[in-house]
Amino acid sequence: MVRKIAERGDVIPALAETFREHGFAGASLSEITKRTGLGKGSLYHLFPNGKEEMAKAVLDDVAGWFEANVFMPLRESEDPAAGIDHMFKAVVRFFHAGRRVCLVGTFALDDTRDRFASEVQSYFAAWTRVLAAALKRSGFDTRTARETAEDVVAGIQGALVLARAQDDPGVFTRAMKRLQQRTRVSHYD
Amino acid sequence: MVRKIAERGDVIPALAETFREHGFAGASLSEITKRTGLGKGSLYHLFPNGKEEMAKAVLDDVAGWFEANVFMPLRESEDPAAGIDHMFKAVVRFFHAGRRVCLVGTFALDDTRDRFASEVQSYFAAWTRVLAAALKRSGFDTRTARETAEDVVAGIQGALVLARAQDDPGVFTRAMKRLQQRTRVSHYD
DNA sequence: CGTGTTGTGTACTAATCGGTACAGCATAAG
DNA sequence: CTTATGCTGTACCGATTAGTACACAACACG
Repeated sequence: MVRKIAERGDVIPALAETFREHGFAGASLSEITKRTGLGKGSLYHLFPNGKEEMAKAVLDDVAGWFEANVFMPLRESEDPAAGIDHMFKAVVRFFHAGRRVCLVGTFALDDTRDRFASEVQSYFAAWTRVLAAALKRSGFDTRTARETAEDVVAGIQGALVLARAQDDPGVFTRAMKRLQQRTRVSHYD
Repeated sequence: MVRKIAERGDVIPALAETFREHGFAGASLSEITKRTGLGKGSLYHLFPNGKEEMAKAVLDDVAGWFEANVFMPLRESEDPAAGIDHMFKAVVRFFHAGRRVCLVGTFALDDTRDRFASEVQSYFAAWTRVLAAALKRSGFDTRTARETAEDVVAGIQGALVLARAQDDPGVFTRAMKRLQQRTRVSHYD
């Protein structure tokens, strides 16, 4: 292992975008070669198990990004409210202010979910769990924290669906503002 | 035109379920023949333009169902709050309490949207518009009504994503209860 | 009881699918 | 320079894709 022209990490962004736009089934190898600029030889060298392994690598990458940029700040920020605000900023950035779709969400909706059940499951489970904990630390009671966390994560996913359906990213950014508002403890509780 | 063994309307439910589970690209003709029990000959007799026409027919059917069971009650119910409650009941029924996915939502997320852009667009546009009007009639100011309508429709879509991702329909039914609560005018406004 | 019309299954096409095999090239080590 | 290793493009594979063509079957009508 001496020379490394293409690393897995180099192609994962292109892979992710391809899966996002076409879904798992719709992302054909010819489309993937076009988007990555790599021939089948290179692709199967980097991912011996083909599309399945490519998708797993992308899901891993997404999970890693959220761990570092969303979950960790939520867990470790001294001021939980600051961690939550950080989450919203990161999410807006990640989804390109509503112009990008959630890969895990697209996998979840059709039969692709069954192929990557544990990855899809744990992505949302981790997100709601960590967010609920932060909300609780910021003053919500356990039940409200859990409910709000579920509402926020679902709201984000739904806003992405709506924004893309309407072809209007503004739908997403507006929804994010309102969801963020709901994560602040009310003065009248 | 004398004999009618199979009508379009007879096969649309099976078609809809196939598209829901596999998406547009993933719903192969062999899968469709299996689910509908009809051979290719019959399918192309009923839908001369193939898959595209099948999907259009299904989208039409969904739009019709929502018009009759959701939009019309929202518009014409004397008590707007009753119309809204009726909507939530109808939606829970339509999505099988979270065990069924939104066909339009799945189309919206990948490149299938471009094929059916106007149908996808108008489905959500009509829903939010009619719901916002009902909310306004029930006492919300214009701005809050529009925002709440967007939140509710997005919340429903997101809850469907989450419920399927977690393989837990309860996520959906719980979210629906909370969304319904938010459509009641607060006593403290 | 023929005779049309109307559905329907099946055989077929060309294209594309995911995946494999392999020849050849570029580079690092000796 | 020679050799070995590892990366990459390309030709190929069987399977499957959407769609077409057509022969046959089922019933309505005369």
